[in-house]
Amino acid sequence: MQHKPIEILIVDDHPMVIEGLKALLDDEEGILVKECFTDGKSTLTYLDYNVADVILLDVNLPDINGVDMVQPILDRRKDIKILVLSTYNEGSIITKVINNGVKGYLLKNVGADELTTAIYRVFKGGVYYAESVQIILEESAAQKTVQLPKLTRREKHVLNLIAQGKRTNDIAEELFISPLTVETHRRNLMQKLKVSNAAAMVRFAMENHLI
Amino acid sequence: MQHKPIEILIVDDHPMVIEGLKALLDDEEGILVKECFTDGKSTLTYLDYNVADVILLDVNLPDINGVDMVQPILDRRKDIKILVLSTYNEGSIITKVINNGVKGYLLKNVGADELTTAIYRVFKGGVYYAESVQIILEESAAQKTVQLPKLTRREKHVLNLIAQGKRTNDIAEELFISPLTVETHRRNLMQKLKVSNAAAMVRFAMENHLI
DNA sequence: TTTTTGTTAATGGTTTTCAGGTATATTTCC
DNA sequence: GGAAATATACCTGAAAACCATTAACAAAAA
Repeated sequence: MQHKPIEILIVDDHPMVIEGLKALLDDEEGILVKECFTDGKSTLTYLDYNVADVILLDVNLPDINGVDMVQPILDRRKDIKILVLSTYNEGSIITKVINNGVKGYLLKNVGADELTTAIYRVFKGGVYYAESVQIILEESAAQKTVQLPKLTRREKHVLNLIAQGKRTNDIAEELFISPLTVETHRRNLMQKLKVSNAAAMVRFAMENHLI
Repeated sequence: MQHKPIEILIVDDHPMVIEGLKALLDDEEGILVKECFTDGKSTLTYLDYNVADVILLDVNLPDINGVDMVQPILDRRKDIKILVLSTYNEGSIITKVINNGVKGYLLKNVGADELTTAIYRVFKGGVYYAESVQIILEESAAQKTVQLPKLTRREKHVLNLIAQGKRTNDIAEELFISPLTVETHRRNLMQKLKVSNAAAMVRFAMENHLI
């Protein structure tokens, strides 16, 4: 059976880039370039009255910064998938953008294959990051890790058990130590991680891949 | 300056595969194939007395299943990076293995470039998954999401605030509702997520990308 | 060898969470 | 319009978590 093509919007201040992207997508039967824009404002206005499946969004726009476009777009059409296109590999932008609902990040030297793959994937609910972007994400994650407070083996163990929802007494039994000792570990953990309860501790630990 | 080469072990029941991998890595100055094994037991024995940086581990071993090798390996040498090599794209194995400390997953049709890239990356503390593996991970993540208990907007909001370490009273103030109402939401959340305290709730929520 | 760190444990108190109910507006959907 | 889901609010008592402070002892590091 024949599916409706994926409708995409292209937003980029360079018409040349737009034409290039359109050319790359020309042969793809399943993808339709519905509309193109060269600035942020007209894109948002368009989305007030129209829908689309995927947006290819450049970060360097004349009026609005691409990063600041993400939320307004999602406010208008929350199901739209945003694929950010950038010339550079800027770690700061990448991390900022990804925590904000963007489904993928591509560099402009992308080929037809990668581009279509990315579009299909985000359309189906997945994500797609260019390989070089993945590396940056890992590095920034690694950077975070080094400046993290050092936990002892015992503390990590207790932290894990807490994150599993176990109570002080259960943990004490499991480790053959006094509940009071477990309390001490718990308290030291909270102090080291600068939080004031177990819930925040678990969150922090998971965000920083401590568990 | 000249770095010490990355020392790797190869574990695979087919000598042919081992030779193939060795050939692929032959030209890489920075990588040294230190030792090869065709079964699990001898690998573990070796690791009782020796170290290495990276292990290329096949999942189909004659004696021990590759999946069950992960923990014993990490118990002996916790800093060793495990790269799983598999012939197939088995989603069940992939998800099992990755939550267990494995740093990467490659298919056996891997080329020299991808192989060396993967080794360097995991050695430096990163991760590397073959592209096809990424897709599987996303799909299984998507599957999980659908069968998740449905939370109302308000419940999600409260859940987020709890995960930020806020107390019932703080949340009540922030949302301009009674603390008792917050308690109710908290209770409903715990019931829906089938957990018995806030720590476990935060963990569950984060694991399932609810927050 | 002295100092620091990790693990253990205690006292004694305050605050918060948890679990059992009950109940009533307000949306949302059929 | 009416039923179901959602958001709101309350009560009570037990359990658990949280706070501050102190300290013994062993192992590791300086």
